[in-house]
Formats: sequence, structure tokens, C-alpha cells
Amino acid sequence: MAASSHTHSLPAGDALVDAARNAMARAGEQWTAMRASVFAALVSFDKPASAYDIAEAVSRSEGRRIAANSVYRILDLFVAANVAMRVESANAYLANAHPDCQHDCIFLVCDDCGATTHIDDDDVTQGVRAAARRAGFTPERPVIEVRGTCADCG
Amino acid sequence: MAASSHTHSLPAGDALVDAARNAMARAGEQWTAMRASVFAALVSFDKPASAYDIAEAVSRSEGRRIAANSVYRILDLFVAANVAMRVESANAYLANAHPDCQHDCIFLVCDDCGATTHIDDDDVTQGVRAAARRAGFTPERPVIEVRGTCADCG
DNA sequence: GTGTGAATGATATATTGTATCTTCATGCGC
DNA sequence: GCGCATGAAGATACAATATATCATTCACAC
Repeated sequence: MAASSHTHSLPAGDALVDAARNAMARAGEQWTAMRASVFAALVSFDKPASAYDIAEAVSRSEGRRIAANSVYRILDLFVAANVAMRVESANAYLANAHPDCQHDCIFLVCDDCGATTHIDDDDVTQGVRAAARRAGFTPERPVIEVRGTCADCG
Repeated sequence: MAASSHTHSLPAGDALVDAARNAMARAGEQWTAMRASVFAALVSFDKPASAYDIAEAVSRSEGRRIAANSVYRILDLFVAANVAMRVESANAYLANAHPDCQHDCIFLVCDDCGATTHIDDDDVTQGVRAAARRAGFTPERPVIEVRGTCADCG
């Protein structure tokens, strides 16, 4: 696979959880039952999920009410550890199938069905960073999301 | 100036308003007193402004309470007419100094001071669109925003 | 066991965004 | 002029997203 451009496919459930747990460990964060539940809920969605969607899903699976703020706290940690990513234009979160590789990511968000694909293309993202630098700006976190229509809905 | 890459500088206040009014006319939309007030408020901010910021500013300048939903309606029209743009990662709006040229725009958002610069770079944005198409996705509206540090804060 | 710190819970509140219905102004046909 | 259609804006309510604050619990060190 070319280093500069590739698509991420989903590992199976357990491998995904293991990768997440390891990534959290590397970030010096614990992997608690609550965090596992939030991660499981996140993975269970096939589209980006809002913090409130997740709170509801976890509430159901735990049989007790989980407040949104707890979910937000955990999602923030996940994002910091690259275990999850936030889709800014949808105010929602996605599990990251590959917490190990660090890329500026590109999301393709279908306005029709909501399905969101994560692609990496370092040529493109480096181009964005370079354009920012040319304007005297120091890029930290590019947000690149393309709204449009996915192959299924097209 | 190269067609593919340039920075937009601000025209003076009146020219800016004229350009906005013309763009609205071309979109078949009226330029009412209320819309002028919202546009003036938008321009008065040196950073992206939330709809509520604008509602507050217009309320002050009108001496009566303007509800957020009216502001949202007008901002939506502005965005449709390319007179304003929405910064997704900030849930806020910016006046567009050049409603005439259509570009996928790139925002550079300073995490320190909030100042946001709008640059255009068609090479970069075409690269983003091309990457999306390679994934079988039909791009409609790229959202490209770079969080980081501006020259002043760096 | 007692203190300490991290994680979570409970609660309140702030911020952002929509929906619905009403009122108002304007232009148009008669 | 009058009635009426139309688009703009107002009023109100509410939904959805996000944060702040303080209390509680639990594991672990001492």
C-alpha cells in the first residue's frame, strides 16, 4: 500500500477494541468498564454518533441512565488518544479503526444517508497544511470533511 | 493574480455592502433593512460570529429584541447567496468579501485569538475533491478548515 | 484506616439550532 | 379603494449540543 494514500478498512470487533485499549494505554489513560461501554456504543453505530446518541445507547446497555457529560468526558479522551474522531460538520463522533497511524484525516459525509467514510491522503492533507503555512499560519489540526453523495446513494 | 491561488483582501465597507446586495439580487433575494442590519453586524465582528452574537448585536443597534431564528433565516440566505460563509468547526459565520467568485474556501482558524482568515487555493481544493471522487464519492461541498495559530499569535 | 487522586455521577445551565404559528407590509387584480 | 396572495419578520416554544460545578465512589499508598 502506498504510504501517501490509502483507505482504512475495519478490523474485526475484538481487534478493534484491543487496538483502542492499547492506544489508550499508550496515552497513559485507563480502560475502564465505562470507557469500554462507550467505545462499544460508538462502534455499534454505522454512522457518526452524537454524544447524546451514545449516552442513550450506553444507558440502554447498562440499564441505568448515563448522563451526557460523562460521555463527553470519555469521548474527549478518545479523541485525544486518537481512538475516536470528531466529525465537526456533523457534531458527531466516529471510532477510529486505526488508532496507531497518525494522519490528518478526510471524512466523506453523505448528505443523503449520513454514512461517513474516513480516507487518508497525505498528499492532499500536506497540500492543505502547506497552503496554510504560505499564509503565515501554523497548522495544528486540519479539518477536512467533504459533504456530498456516497456511492450507494449516488 | 494566479487564478488558482490567491488571498482575499477586504474591500471597504460600502463596496462590501454593495457587493453583498448585488449578490443577493442575483440570487433573487431582497435586500431588506433587517438583512442590511444583519449584514452590518456580521461585518462588524473581526472574528466569526455565532448567530446569537449577531442577534445580540442587531438587538443593540435596533434598540429592540431580535430573535435568533430571524437571524438564522437571514444567515441561511446569505450563505446560499455566497454573501456569508459558515465556519463549521466554530459554529459561526463570516461575511464573504468576494461574493462574486465561487471557490471552495479554506479557513484558517486561530485557536488562540479566534481570528479566521479565508484563503482560496483551487489546487488544494481540487485535490480534496479528486481524493473524494477516487473513493467513489460525489463531492458537493468540501469543508476545509485548519485549526492552528495565526501569525500574530505564533 | 486514612488520605489522596482519578473516574464517574448528579445536576444545572449555557449555547446552538428548528419548528410553528402569527403578524405585518407590499404589490396586484379587480 | 378593496380584497387577496405572497414573502418577510416576530413571537414563542422547544430540541439538540456542550460545559460547569460539586458530590460520590473506588483503588491504592501510606
